[in-house]
Amino acid sequence: MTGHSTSLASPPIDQTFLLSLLGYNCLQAYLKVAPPIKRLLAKYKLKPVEFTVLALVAENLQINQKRIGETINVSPPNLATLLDRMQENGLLERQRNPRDKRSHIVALTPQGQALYEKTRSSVANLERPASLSADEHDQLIHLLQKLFL
Amino acid sequence: MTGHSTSLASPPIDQTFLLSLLGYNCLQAYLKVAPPIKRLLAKYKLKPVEFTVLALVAENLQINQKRIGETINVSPPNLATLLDRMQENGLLERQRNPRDKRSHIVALTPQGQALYEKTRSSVANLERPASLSADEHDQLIHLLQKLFL
DNA sequence: TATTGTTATACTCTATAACTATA
DNA sequence: TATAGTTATAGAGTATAACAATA
Repeated sequence: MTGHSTSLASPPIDQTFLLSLLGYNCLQAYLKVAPPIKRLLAKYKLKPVEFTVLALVAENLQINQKRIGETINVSPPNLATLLDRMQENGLLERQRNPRDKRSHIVALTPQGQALYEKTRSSVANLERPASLSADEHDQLIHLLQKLFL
Repeated sequence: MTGHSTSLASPPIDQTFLLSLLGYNCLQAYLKVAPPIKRLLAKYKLKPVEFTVLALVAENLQINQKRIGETINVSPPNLATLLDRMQENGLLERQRNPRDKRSHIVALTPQGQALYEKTRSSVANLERPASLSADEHDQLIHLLQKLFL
C-alpha cells in the first residue's frame, strides 16, 4: 500500500516530448533489453562487448583489429586492452598478418569457439520480448538498421 | 587509393548473427543518432542527460527526484550529483515537499526554463534522419516504446 | 521499519596523446 | 608521410555501501 486514504495518486509522468525523440527511445529500449542479456553472459564471465567480439571473430576469418573496432564502435586503444583481456582468458589469439605486418589477424582459440557456440544459442533464446509479435520484432530490427547500416 | 593493383578488396564484414539481436541493433542505432545531438547540446553546455532532466521537470510540475530517476534510469546517488551540478549552474532548484518532507520537489529556474525552450526546438529539428520516411520514423518509435513502456 | 535523498567511493567505460612498427 | 596497433592516462559514467531525515 502506498500513500494514505486522502492522498492523491501520483499523476502519470508526462514525457511526451522526450518520447518523440529517436535517440531517447533507442536508449531507453536498449536499457530495457540489455540487463537480461548481461546477466546471462555474466554466468560465462563474459561482458556484452566481449560476446560481440566473439561473434564477429567467429564469423569473419582473417579479421583484423581495425575492422573489429570500426564495426562495433570501439576505439583502437580500448580495443587493444579488451583483446588483451580476452587473450589472457584464452578466448582468442592475435597473429601478425604476413601480407601487412602492421596489422594483426584475430582468431578464436578452440575454447573461444566453444564458448561462442554455447553462449550464442542462449543469447538467441532471449530474443523477441513478449511485448512484440514476430512481425513487429522483424520490422523493428529492419527500421533500426536503416539508421546505422 | 587503398591497396594495390593485385590486392583483393576487403570482404564485407559478416555480422549476420549480431544483426539479428535487438539489443545490438538498439545500441548501434543509438550510437549513430546520439553524436549530432550531443554536439548541438554542447553549444549550450548541456549533456544529453541534463537536457532530459530539463524536459522532464519543465513538463511535470511538482516532480520529485525519485520519479525523475525512475523515468530516466538514473540511480539516486547519481541523480543527486547531477542535480547538484544543474543547480550550481542555475538551471533548477530543489525545495522540500511540505506534504512529505523526505522528498524534494524539483523546479526549473527562469534561466532553466529559457534554456529548455531554446534547446527544445533545436533538438526537435534534428529528428528524423534522412534514411527514414516520416511513416517509418513514427513506426520505429512506436515499436521501440512497446519494448520499454 | 520503510522511504527519500545524500555522501563517499570504487569501478567501469570512454576519450586523448604520444609512441612503435610497418607501409 | 600515412596506417595498424599499443601504452599510459585522464575523464565521464555507473554502481555500491553507509548514512540522515522523515514517514
